[in-house]
Amino acid sequence: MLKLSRLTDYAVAALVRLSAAEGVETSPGIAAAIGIPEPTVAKVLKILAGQGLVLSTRGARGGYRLSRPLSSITVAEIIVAIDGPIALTSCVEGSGGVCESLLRCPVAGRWDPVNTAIRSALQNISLSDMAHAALPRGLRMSEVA
Amino acid sequence: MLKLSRLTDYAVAALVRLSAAEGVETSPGIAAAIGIPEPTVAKVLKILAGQGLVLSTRGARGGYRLSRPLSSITVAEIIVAIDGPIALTSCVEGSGGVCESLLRCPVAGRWDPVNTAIRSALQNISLSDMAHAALPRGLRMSEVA
DNA sequence: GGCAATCAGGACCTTATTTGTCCTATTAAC
DNA sequence: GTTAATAGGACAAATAAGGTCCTGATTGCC
Repeated sequence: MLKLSRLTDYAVAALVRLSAAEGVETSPGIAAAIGIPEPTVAKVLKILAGQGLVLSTRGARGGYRLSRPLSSITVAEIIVAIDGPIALTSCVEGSGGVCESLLRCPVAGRWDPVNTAIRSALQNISLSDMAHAALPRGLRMSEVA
Repeated sequence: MLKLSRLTDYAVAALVRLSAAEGVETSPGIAAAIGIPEPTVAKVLKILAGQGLVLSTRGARGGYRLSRPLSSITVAEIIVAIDGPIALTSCVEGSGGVCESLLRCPVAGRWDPVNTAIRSALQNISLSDMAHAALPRGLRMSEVA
Protein backbone atom coordinates (compact mmCIF):
# COMPACT_ATOMS: atom_id res chain seq x y z
CA MET A 1 0.00 0.00 0.00
CA LEU A 2 3.04 2.27 -0.11
CA LYS A 3 2.60 3.64 3.33
CA LEU A 4 5.09 4.58 5.96
CA SER A 5 5.20 3.05 9.39
CA ARG A 6 3.03 4.31 12.17
CA LEU A 7 6.13 5.08 14.19
CA THR A 8 7.04 7.71 11.62
CA ASP A 9 3.69 9.30 12.15
CA TYR A 10 4.32 9.34 15.88
CA ALA A 11 7.75 10.85 15.33
CA VAL A 12 6.28 13.76 13.42
CA ALA A 13 3.69 14.35 16.09
CA ALA A 14 6.33 14.22 18.82
CA LEU A 15 8.66 16.62 17.04
CA VAL A 16 5.93 19.13 16.34
CA ARG A 17 4.88 18.87 19.94
CA LEU A 18 8.44 19.43 21.11
CA SER A 19 8.62 22.53 19.00
CA ALA A 20 5.48 23.89 20.61
CA ALA A 21 6.79 23.14 24.07
CA GLU A 22 9.87 25.30 23.47
CA GLY A 23 12.15 23.62 25.96
CA VAL A 24 12.81 20.30 27.58
CA GLU A 25 9.89 17.93 27.82
CA THR A 26 9.82 14.39 29.18
CA SER A 27 8.73 11.30 27.37
CA PRO A 28 5.60 10.83 29.52
CA GLY A 29 4.78 14.50 29.01
CA ILE A 30 4.97 14.22 25.25
CA ALA A 31 2.97 11.02 25.31
CA ALA A 32 0.19 12.70 27.23
CA ALA A 33 0.25 15.71 24.93
CA ILE A 34 -0.15 13.77 21.72
CA GLY A 35 -2.31 10.95 23.05
CA ILE A 36 -0.08 8.00 22.33
CA PRO A 37 0.98 5.33 24.88
CA GLU A 38 4.11 6.29 26.76
CA PRO A 39 6.23 3.20 26.03
CA THR A 40 5.73 3.68 22.33
CA VAL A 41 6.53 7.38 22.43
CA ALA A 42 9.64 6.57 24.46
CA LYS A 43 10.75 4.15 21.79
CA VAL A 44 10.32 6.72 19.05
CA LEU A 45 12.18 9.39 21.00
CA LYS A 46 15.06 7.03 21.65
CA ILE A 47 15.38 6.42 17.94
CA LEU A 48 15.18 10.12 17.16
CA ALA A 49 17.81 10.85 19.79
CA GLY A 50 20.07 8.20 18.33
CA GLN A 51 19.81 9.88 14.94
CA GLY A 52 20.49 13.30 16.37
CA LEU A 53 17.10 14.78 15.58
CA VAL A 54 16.45 15.48 19.25
CA LEU A 55 18.85 16.01 22.12
CA SER A 56 18.30 14.12 25.34
CA THR A 57 19.18 14.96 28.92
CA ARG A 58 19.29 12.09 31.34
CA GLY A 59 18.50 11.99 34.99
CA ALA A 60 15.96 13.87 37.05
CA ARG A 61 14.70 17.02 35.35
CA GLY A 62 15.88 15.55 32.11
CA GLY A 63 13.93 15.08 28.89
CA TYR A 64 14.11 15.81 25.19
CA ARG A 65 14.43 18.95 23.12
CA LEU A 66 14.79 19.65 19.42
CA SER A 67 18.31 19.79 18.09
CA ARG A 68 17.31 22.27 15.36
CA PRO A 69 14.30 24.28 14.30
CA LEU A 70 11.41 22.43 12.68
CA SER A 71 11.97 24.29 9.45
CA SER A 72 15.34 22.62 8.93
CA ILE A 73 14.08 19.09 9.54
CA THR A 74 12.75 17.39 6.42
CA VAL A 75 10.20 14.66 6.19
CA ALA A 76 12.82 12.58 4.43
CA GLU A 77 15.10 12.74 7.48
CA ILE A 78 12.42 11.44 9.77
CA ILE A 79 11.51 8.59 7.49
CA VAL A 80 15.15 7.62 7.17
CA ALA A 81 15.63 7.81 10.93
CA ILE A 82 12.66 5.60 11.72
CA ASP A 83 12.25 3.35 8.71
CA GLY A 84 15.72 3.29 7.27
CA PRO A 85 16.83 4.32 3.79
CA ILE A 86 14.17 5.22 1.26
CA ALA A 87 14.40 2.53 -1.37
CA LEU A 88 11.15 1.48 -2.93
CA THR A 89 12.36 -1.88 -4.16
CA SER A 90 14.70 -4.41 -2.71
CA CYS A 91 16.75 -4.27 -5.89
CA VAL A 92 18.32 -1.01 -4.80
CA GLU A 93 18.90 -1.77 -1.17
CA GLY A 94 22.54 -2.37 -1.86
CA SER A 95 22.53 -4.96 0.85
CA GLY A 96 24.74 -7.34 -1.06
CA GLY A 97 21.95 -9.80 -1.64
CA VAL A 98 21.43 -10.02 -5.35
CA CYS A 99 17.92 -10.61 -6.63
CA GLU A 100 17.83 -14.09 -8.08
CA SER A 101 15.96 -13.08 -11.22
CA LEU A 102 18.41 -10.27 -11.86
CA LEU A 103 19.75 -11.75 -15.04
CA ARG A 104 16.36 -11.96 -16.66
CA CYS A 105 14.87 -8.96 -14.95
CA PRO A 106 14.02 -6.37 -17.60
CA VAL A 107 13.89 -3.54 -15.08
CA ALA A 108 17.03 -4.27 -13.08
CA GLY A 109 18.26 -1.02 -11.62
CA ARG A 110 15.52 0.89 -13.31
CA TRP A 111 13.78 1.93 -10.14
CA ASP A 112 16.52 4.41 -9.39
CA PRO A 113 14.78 7.38 -11.05
CA VAL A 114 11.69 6.58 -9.03
CA ASN A 115 13.62 6.42 -5.80
CA THR A 116 15.42 9.66 -6.43
CA ALA A 117 12.20 11.39 -7.38
CA ILE A 118 10.59 10.28 -4.13
CA ARG A 119 13.58 11.32 -2.08
CA SER A 120 13.62 14.68 -3.76
CA ALA A 121 9.96 15.22 -3.03
CA LEU A 122 10.37 14.30 0.61
CA GLN A 123 13.48 16.40 1.08
CA ASN A 124 11.61 19.46 -0.06
CA ILE A 125 9.01 19.25 2.67
CA SER A 126 10.06 20.41 6.12
CA LEU A 127 8.33 19.72 9.38
CA SER A 128 7.33 23.35 9.64
CA ASP A 129 5.60 22.95 6.30
CA MET A 130 3.58 20.17 7.85
CA ALA A 131 2.97 22.06 11.06
CA HIS A 132 1.44 24.86 9.05
CA ALA A 133 -0.20 22.53 6.55
CA ALA A 134 1.50 24.53 3.85
CA LEU A 135 2.97 23.39 0.57
CA PRO A 136 6.70 22.93 0.14
CA ARG A 137 8.73 25.80 -1.18
CA GLY A 138 8.27 26.62 -4.80
CA LEU A 139 5.31 24.35 -5.35
CA ARG A 140 1.78 25.49 -6.01
CA MET A 141 -1.27 23.39 -5.38
CA SER A 142 -2.00 23.25 -9.09
CA GLU A 143 1.35 21.62 -9.73
CA VAL A 144 0.86 19.02 -7.11
CA ALA A 145 -2.75 17.97 -7.39
CA MET B 1 11.09 1.13 5.19
CA LEU B 2 8.78 2.93 2.80
CA LYS B 3 8.89 0.34 0.12
CA LEU B 4 6.30 -0.81 -2.31
CA SER B 5 5.07 -4.35 -2.55
CA ARG B 6 6.95 -6.93 -4.51
CA LEU B 7 3.89 -7.50 -6.64
CA THR B 8 4.28 -3.98 -7.97
CA ASP B 9 7.79 -4.82 -8.98
CA TYR B 10 6.51 -7.88 -10.79
CA ALA B 11 3.84 -5.81 -12.50
CA VAL B 12 6.44 -3.47 -13.94
CA ALA B 13 8.54 -6.36 -15.14
CA ALA B 14 5.51 -8.01 -16.75
CA LEU B 15 4.37 -4.85 -18.50
CA VAL B 16 7.80 -4.09 -19.88
CA ARG B 17 8.03 -7.66 -21.04
CA LEU B 18 4.63 -7.43 -22.73
CA SER B 19 5.79 -4.36 -24.54
CA ALA B 20 8.83 -6.18 -25.84
CA ALA B 21 6.70 -9.11 -26.99
CA GLU B 22 4.58 -6.86 -29.18
CA GLY B 23 1.49 -8.98 -29.25
CA VAL B 24 -0.42 -11.49 -27.17
CA GLU B 25 1.56 -13.48 -24.65
CA THR B 26 0.32 -16.02 -22.14
CA SER B 27 0.75 -15.91 -18.42
CA PRO B 28 3.15 -18.88 -18.35
CA GLY B 29 5.09 -17.31 -21.18
CA ILE B 30 5.55 -14.06 -19.32
CA ALA B 31 6.46 -15.90 -16.15
CA ALA B 32 9.20 -17.77 -17.94
CA ALA B 33 10.45 -14.61 -19.60
CA ILE B 34 10.87 -12.63 -16.40
CA GLY B 35 11.82 -15.52 -14.14
CA ILE B 36 9.00 -15.35 -11.62
CA PRO B 37 6.75 -18.28 -10.60
CA GLU B 38 3.74 -18.64 -12.85
CA PRO B 39 0.98 -18.55 -10.20
CA THR B 40 2.29 -15.26 -8.90
CA VAL B 41 2.60 -13.72 -12.34
CA ALA B 42 -0.93 -14.89 -13.11
CA LYS B 43 -2.17 -13.13 -10.02
CA VAL B 44 -0.49 -9.89 -11.00
CA LEU B 45 -1.82 -10.05 -14.54
CA LYS B 46 -5.34 -10.64 -13.31
CA ILE B 47 -5.11 -7.51 -11.19
CA LEU B 48 -3.69 -5.49 -14.05
CA ALA B 49 -6.43 -6.75 -16.36
CA GLY B 50 -9.06 -5.80 -13.82
CA GLN B 51 -7.66 -2.27 -13.73
CA GLY B 52 -7.56 -2.03 -17.50
CA LEU B 53 -3.80 -1.77 -17.81
CA VAL B 54 -3.68 -4.91 -19.92
CA LEU B 55 -6.32 -6.53 -22.14
CA SER B 56 -6.99 -10.22 -21.80
CA THR B 57 -8.22 -12.77 -24.31
CA ARG B 58 -9.67 -15.97 -22.90
CA GLY B 59 -9.63 -19.43 -24.31
CA ALA B 60 -7.08 -21.30 -26.36
CA ARG B 61 -4.61 -19.00 -28.09
CA GLY B 62 -5.55 -16.33 -25.59
CA GLY B 63 -3.26 -14.27 -23.41
CA TYR B 64 -2.53 -10.70 -22.43
CA ARG B 65 -1.51 -7.59 -24.31
CA LEU B 66 -0.92 -3.98 -23.36
CA SER B 67 -3.92 -1.70 -23.55
CA ARG B 68 -1.75 1.33 -24.28
CA PRO B 69 1.87 2.11 -25.03
CA LEU B 70 4.34 1.99 -22.15
CA SER B 71 4.97 5.69 -22.44
CA SER B 72 1.43 6.51 -21.38
CA ILE B 73 1.46 4.27 -18.32
CA THR B 74 2.77 5.96 -15.20
CA VAL B 75 4.40 4.36 -12.22
CA ALA B 76 1.66 5.88 -10.11
CA GLU B 77 -0.99 3.96 -12.04
CA ILE B 78 0.70 0.66 -11.40
CA ILE B 79 1.14 1.30 -7.72
CA VAL B 80 -2.50 2.30 -7.41
CA ALA B 81 -3.60 -0.77 -9.35
CA ILE B 82 -1.63 -3.19 -7.20
CA ASP B 83 -1.33 -1.55 -3.82
CA GLY B 84 -4.34 0.71 -3.76
CA PRO B 85 -4.43 4.46 -3.33
CA ILE B 86 -1.18 6.22 -2.49
CA ALA B 87 -1.69 7.49 1.04
CA LEU B 88 1.33 7.41 3.28
CA THR B 89 -0.58 7.50 6.54
CA SER B 90 -3.79 5.93 7.68
CA CYS B 91 -5.07 9.38 8.58
CA VAL B 92 -5.78 10.15 4.96
CA GLU B 93 -7.19 6.85 3.86
CA GLY B 94 -10.66 8.27 4.05
CA SER B 95 -11.92 4.88 5.13
CA GLY B 96 -14.34 6.30 7.63
CA GLY B 97 -12.39 5.07 10.61
CA VAL B 98 -11.27 8.11 12.53
CA CYS B 99 -7.93 7.97 14.31
CA GLU B 100 -8.65 7.96 18.02
CA SER B 101 -6.01 10.55 18.85
CA LEU B 102 -7.32 12.87 16.18
CA LEU B 103 -8.42 15.52 18.60
CA ARG B 104 -5.01 15.86 20.16
CA CYS B 105 -3.03 15.04 17.05
CA PRO B 106 -1.03 18.12 16.10
CA VAL B 107 -0.51 16.91 12.56
CA ALA B 108 -4.02 15.82 11.70
CA GLY B 109 -4.46 16.13 7.98
CA ARG B 110 -1.00 17.56 7.58
CA TRP B 111 0.34 14.66 5.60
CA ASP B 112 -1.64 15.77 2.60
CA PRO B 113 1.16 17.87 1.09
CA VAL B 114 3.45 14.89 1.43
CA ASN B 115 1.01 12.58 -0.26
CA THR B 116 0.39 14.95 -3.12
CA ALA B 117 4.11 15.50 -3.61
CA ILE B 118 4.67 11.75 -3.82
CA ARG B 119 1.80 11.28 -6.23
CA SER B 120 3.08 14.06 -8.38
CA ALA B 121 6.54 12.55 -8.52
CA LEU B 122 5.19 9.13 -9.46
CA GLN B 123 2.82 10.47 -12.07
CA ASN B 124 5.70 12.08 -13.89
CA ILE B 125 7.54 8.83 -14.46
CA SER B 126 6.26 6.57 -17.20
CA LEU B 127 7.06 2.94 -17.74
CA SER B 128 9.00 3.78 -20.84
CA ASP B 129 11.16 6.05 -18.70
CA MET B 130 11.93 3.03 -16.57
CA ALA B 131 12.46 0.75 -19.51
CA HIS B 132 15.12 3.10 -20.77
CA ALA B 133 16.45 3.95 -17.33
CA ALA B 134 15.94 7.58 -18.22
CA LEU B 135 14.79 10.45 -16.08
CA PRO B 136 11.23 11.75 -16.22
CA ARG B 137 10.40 14.58 -18.54
CA GLY B 138 11.77 17.93 -17.62
CA LEU B 139 13.97 16.70 -14.81
CA ARG B 140 17.73 16.65 -14.78
CA MET B 141 19.82 14.45 -12.61
CA SER B 142 21.10 17.45 -10.68
CA GLU B 143 17.58 18.34 -9.65
CA VAL B 144 16.78 14.91 -8.44
CA ALA B 145 19.87 13.76 -6.65
C1' DG C 1 -19.41 -32.08 -30.33
C1' DG C 2 -15.51 -32.87 -27.59
C1' DC C 3 -10.95 -31.65 -26.03
C1' DA C 4 -7.41 -28.71 -24.69
C1' DA C 5 -5.70 -24.19 -23.59
C1' DT C 6 -6.28 -20.16 -21.19
C1' DC C 7 -8.16 -16.46 -18.21
C1' DA C 8 -11.33 -15.23 -13.82
C1' DG C 9 -12.05 -15.26 -9.16
C1' DG C 10 -11.45 -16.45 -4.79
C1' DA C 11 -9.94 -19.29 -0.67
C1' DC C 12 -6.22 -20.50 1.91
C1' DC C 13 -1.81 -21.18 4.35
C1' DT C 14 2.66 -19.62 5.33
C1' DT C 15 5.96 -16.24 6.38
C1' DA C 16 7.73 -11.70 7.31
C1' DT C 17 7.22 -7.34 9.22
C1' DT C 18 5.55 -4.18 12.37
C1' DT C 19 3.76 -2.85 16.92
C1' DG C 20 3.74 -2.35 21.33
C1' DT C 21 5.37 -3.62 25.96
C1' DC C 22 8.58 -4.62 29.46
C1' DC C 23 12.90 -5.29 31.92
C1' DT C 24 17.40 -3.83 33.37
C1' DA C 25 21.20 -0.52 33.39
C1' DT C 26 22.83 4.24 33.47
C1' DT C 27 22.78 9.08 34.50
C1' DA C 28 21.82 13.35 36.94
C1' DA C 29 19.36 16.39 40.33
C1' DC C 30 18.09 17.19 44.99
C1' DG D 1 20.92 8.01 48.86
C1' DT D 2 16.79 8.47 46.68
C1' DT D 3 14.16 9.78 42.92
C1' DA D 4 13.30 10.97 38.15
C1' DA D 5 14.50 10.31 33.86
C1' DT D 6 16.79 8.26 29.46
C1' DA D 7 19.45 3.98 27.00
C1' DG D 8 19.27 -0.27 25.12
C1' DG D 9 17.66 -4.44 24.03
C1' DA D 10 14.52 -8.63 24.36
C1' DC D 11 10.15 -10.31 23.50
C1' DA D 12 5.18 -11.68 22.29
C1' DA D 13 1.24 -10.39 19.69
C1' DA D 14 -0.98 -8.48 15.85
C1' DT D 15 -1.04 -7.27 11.13
C1' DA D 16 0.06 -7.50 6.43
C1' DA D 17 2.12 -9.61 2.47
C1' DG D 18 3.34 -13.39 -0.47
C1' DG D 19 2.53 -17.31 -2.74
C1' DT D 20 -0.17 -21.47 -4.01
C1' DC D 21 -4.04 -23.92 -5.36
C1' DC D 22 -8.77 -25.03 -6.67
C1' DT D 23 -12.94 -24.42 -9.32
C1' DG D 24 -15.43 -22.26 -13.03
C1' DA D 25 -15.96 -19.88 -17.56
C1' DT D 26 -14.56 -18.99 -22.24
C1' DT D 27 -12.56 -19.86 -26.70
C1' DG D 28 -10.05 -22.18 -30.53
C1' DC D 29 -9.10 -26.45 -32.82
C1' DC D 30 -9.76 -31.16 -34.41
